[in-house]
Amino acid sequence: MSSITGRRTVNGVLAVSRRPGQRAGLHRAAVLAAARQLLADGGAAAVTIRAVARTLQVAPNTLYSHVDSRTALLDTLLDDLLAEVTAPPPDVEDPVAGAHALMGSTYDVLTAAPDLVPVYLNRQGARGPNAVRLGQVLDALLERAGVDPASVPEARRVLIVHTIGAAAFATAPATEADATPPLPAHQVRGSFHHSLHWLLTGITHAPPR
Amino acid sequence: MSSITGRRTVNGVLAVSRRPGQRAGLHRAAVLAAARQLLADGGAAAVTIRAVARTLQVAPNTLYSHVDSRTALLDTLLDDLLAEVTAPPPDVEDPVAGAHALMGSTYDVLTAAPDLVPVYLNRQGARGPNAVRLGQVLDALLERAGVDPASVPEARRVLIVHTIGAAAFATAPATEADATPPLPAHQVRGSFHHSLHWLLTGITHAPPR
DNA sequence: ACCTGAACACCGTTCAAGT
DNA sequence: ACCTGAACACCGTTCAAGT
Repeated sequence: MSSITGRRTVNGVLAVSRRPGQRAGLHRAAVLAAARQLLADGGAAAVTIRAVARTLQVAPNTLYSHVDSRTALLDTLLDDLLAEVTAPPPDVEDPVAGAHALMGSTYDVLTAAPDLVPVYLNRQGARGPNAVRLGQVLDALLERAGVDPASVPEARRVLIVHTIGAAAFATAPATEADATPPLPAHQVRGSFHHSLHWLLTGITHAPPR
Repeated sequence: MSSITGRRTVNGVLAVSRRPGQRAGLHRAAVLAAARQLLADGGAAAVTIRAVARTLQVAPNTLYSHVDSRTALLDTLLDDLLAEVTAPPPDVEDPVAGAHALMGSTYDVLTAAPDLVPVYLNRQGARGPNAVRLGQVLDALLERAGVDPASVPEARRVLIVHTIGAAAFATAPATEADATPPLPAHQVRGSFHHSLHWLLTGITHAPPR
């Protein structure tokens, strides 16, 4: 109860039983793990500095020894997610199919945490190493598919916008009508793949001048 | 200074010089106008209940006499924006061109307040009368364009996802690389129109079974 | 370097009470 | 019906100080 690592309850609030100078033995990895748990349990809104600190039995401001800001923490969480995207091997036979698979995997991964995506959209394109890596893979595939190198950034952008937009929408009901019932998730995923095909067809067959 | 409608400064904080029971003569329209101003000046994050109240020289909780919640207020703001979308006449000659114009106008309108879009994406598809109206117009155009009625909801969804996603991305720099410089706004808008064309081509020429 | 206490400047929302 | 005062339960972040 009053051991160095124990808890103390003051006014019904969980308090820290450490005095200034005593270490909690926290690492950045532990902070990220706690944040990921909160994300899984309560969505992006639940990932607050104070909630993470509460989970770790630590004063809120200690987190700033391991993380720059709440925004940076959410950035890290998102880029961590992107690490799970499976990219095709660079020498895959069909580069168009490869690009399709890459965006499909991205959709599936982002869909696992759909409310992280709007948070990501909210900021101005700060991105982590995994996002950069995936972008480079996509660029290479598009070039191999015959897209004019000058048009690659635009094509990349179109595909990413669509994939992220679709993922952000994935959990929303129907898109606007009261009349039509919400589509089931597998059908939403299906229409994403349709539209992805249409975009890739347009990009490779009717490239922008 | 101490008139009924005047201001009083207490500890450097603007206070209200009205006592409980005295009316401020507030209407819902005035609340919305103040909120719109804050949105224009400081983005969606600046539209807080307390900031709107401050603008109107009113206690924060009086806003709840005119608005259900902050979320509902933001919903209203977004749907108001959509009122400015120009829809083609229902009997427009070319329904595909009509649908293209409709989504193009939506993109332009949403782009004027891009940081409202993520807020909108964050919630689960609550939508106002203007969104419903535009959805119905789009449905009619798609059906006239020869899309199988059973596929209309999916087609509508694809177009809306892409348009909203593109608008949300419109102010972000380049999409992930450090290498490529950010595209200028007119070019971003151009690639949106390209991709819109590709999607409409796919929807009308290669409809999903 | 890591951590706490205290503080600053905020939030949305509810509830009772006043006219 | 409209509005205030007070309160509740939060936020992110900074700063000084302790080891």
